[in-house]
Amino acid sequence: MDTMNGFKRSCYCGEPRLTDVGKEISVCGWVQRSRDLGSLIFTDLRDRTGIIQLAFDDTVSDEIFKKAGTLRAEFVVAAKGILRERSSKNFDIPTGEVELDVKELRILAKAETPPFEIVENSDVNDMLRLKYRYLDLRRPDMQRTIAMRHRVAKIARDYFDENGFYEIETPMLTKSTPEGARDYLVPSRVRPGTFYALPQSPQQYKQLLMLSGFDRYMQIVRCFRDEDLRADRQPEFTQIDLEMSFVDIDDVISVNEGFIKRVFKDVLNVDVETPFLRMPWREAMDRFGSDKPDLRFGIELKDINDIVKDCGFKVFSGPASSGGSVRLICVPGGAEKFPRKQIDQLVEFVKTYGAKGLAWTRLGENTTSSYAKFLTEEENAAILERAEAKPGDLVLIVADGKDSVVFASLGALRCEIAKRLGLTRKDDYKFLWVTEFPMFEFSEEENRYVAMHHPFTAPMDEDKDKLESDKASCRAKAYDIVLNGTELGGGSIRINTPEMQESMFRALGFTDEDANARFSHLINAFRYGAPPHGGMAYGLDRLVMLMTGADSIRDVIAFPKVQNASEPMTGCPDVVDEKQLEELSIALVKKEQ
RNA sequence: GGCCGAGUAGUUCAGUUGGUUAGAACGCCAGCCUGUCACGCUGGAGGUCGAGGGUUCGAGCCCCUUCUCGGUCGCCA
Repeated sequence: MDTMNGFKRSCYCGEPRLTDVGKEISVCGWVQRSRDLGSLIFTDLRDRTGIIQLAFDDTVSDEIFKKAGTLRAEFVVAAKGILRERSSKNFDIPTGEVELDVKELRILAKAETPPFEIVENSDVNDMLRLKYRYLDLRRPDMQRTIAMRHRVAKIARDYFDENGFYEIETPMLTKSTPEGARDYLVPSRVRPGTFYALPQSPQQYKQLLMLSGFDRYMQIVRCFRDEDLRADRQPEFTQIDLEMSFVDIDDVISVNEGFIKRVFKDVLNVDVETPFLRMPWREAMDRFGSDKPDLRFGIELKDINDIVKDCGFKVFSGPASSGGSVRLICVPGGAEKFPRKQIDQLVEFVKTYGAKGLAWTRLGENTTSSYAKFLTEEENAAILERAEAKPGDLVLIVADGKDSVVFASLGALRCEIAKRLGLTRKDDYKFLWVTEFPMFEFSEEENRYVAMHHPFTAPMDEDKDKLESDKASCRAKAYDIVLNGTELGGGSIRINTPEMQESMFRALGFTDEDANARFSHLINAFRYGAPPHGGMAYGLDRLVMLMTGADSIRDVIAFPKVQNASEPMTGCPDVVDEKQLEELSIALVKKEQ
């Protein structure tokens, strides 16, 4: 095996061009493929920039030619030679007009045949890819994605630096807090029986940094939540986190619109129009059934409670007259595109969101309907008018005793239909700020109001007296940035007085003892002069996912976890030695079957 | 925890109503080949059909159990 001894790389494989012909060039990389034509061998050498063709013909020494014949896929090779013009060119790759006439060849490492080919757009099973992630990451598309992720992070640092933000690190070993997601816990050896929590976000630390006078903070920071995984959710993920002092909502929004504009321009060369549309939460729910609406298409929800509340069809009149709701969406041209069989699929689809069924009307020469026969002519006409339905359209109705079920099912249904109709182009970027979130939502499980955002979010100025008296209608100075139906990030203006913060904890049903035990550091700090402040956090992984068009968040994370939160490559989480547990004063409890 | 889907060669897949020795492509190995670039040609190796059990004269295929992965609902301040 050869070594680097004295060998200096002069350029990357993807760089040489026709204008470099005649120069002596040294490259290093992995063998992509070797084509042995007998007394002529071509070897494609790959690094992170691309591929260059090494040529071995009758002008090279017997020794080099023989060595070239032993090259196999993924061997690590260094080659020096003179760049020359190809006699037959390949215009499919940037270096396709040139090749390296090799004068020196070093085999730096051999490689076993990899379990899958290192090629672009591989359709290999995810589990296998992740088990051999270091090979998977060699693929050009993965290399591009990870490079783009670096670019996004770099631009975030540059942009916020230019706008006066300091990057400041906050602890990874921190305190478990109630509310919110399940924490990852880390046992303390020094204080047996106590635990750190890995941060779900640096929320409290960044607020304290504002109180300390740093004025503007940002951090690209790992966060942890011990909840089940999804295609866009990992247990450890990265936030672009920021906080600003002496600001209100508009200030935070405008600096962030500047960031999005910059990152899309610099990375994708896409011009994003600012300011973005803003929409109160209530409107987003009413029109789209979602607090993260996809605005690439219409198909908005319409409320028909008033039409059906006294009708003879109990499926509609029941929910409409007892606190639930009946709403519809109208799919233009949907009557033809959704035959009966597909509608049956849509019925099953909404059932996964808790809907009991899906009523429908297909308008056309032979109008068919699943519910029209139970209603009067006037009621049917009123529904179609509300839907603004035309011949050829498909009207879909969900009725339920719970508003949340109607919103969830129709909100998801409009997205599913848009997907099936091809209305969701990945390079069509529709940004939106959702504002005026409710402060609280009622938790059935805990039978109390919980913070919708987090307990440090300030109420809207006009609602601040409702904090304890009228929780249901109290709105927050919170805002989410939404792109194409995905929540890219969110933030709020924070509470900055001890009185307001204590009031908030009371509103959440904390006793003073609870609040003090958990948050005394924050409440105490607020006694010493906290500036008005607010901020934002983006999911970096989701941002990169949308910018690269990846279907899974795993594709934009170098070493992701799979659905059961394990990592196939290292096999973690794993059991540990009895001795390690002893040191931590931890005993395992055997679960009963 | 619930629901849906998937698991056959190294990889991606096909496999008819349950019926002979389970196939293809790519990859791999060997030989030939002077302009290839998805090189070509010839030959070859390679299988616990995820696992266990059952039905049957006979199971990749049917039934039960189970494991793994993916998607999703719940969950995710």
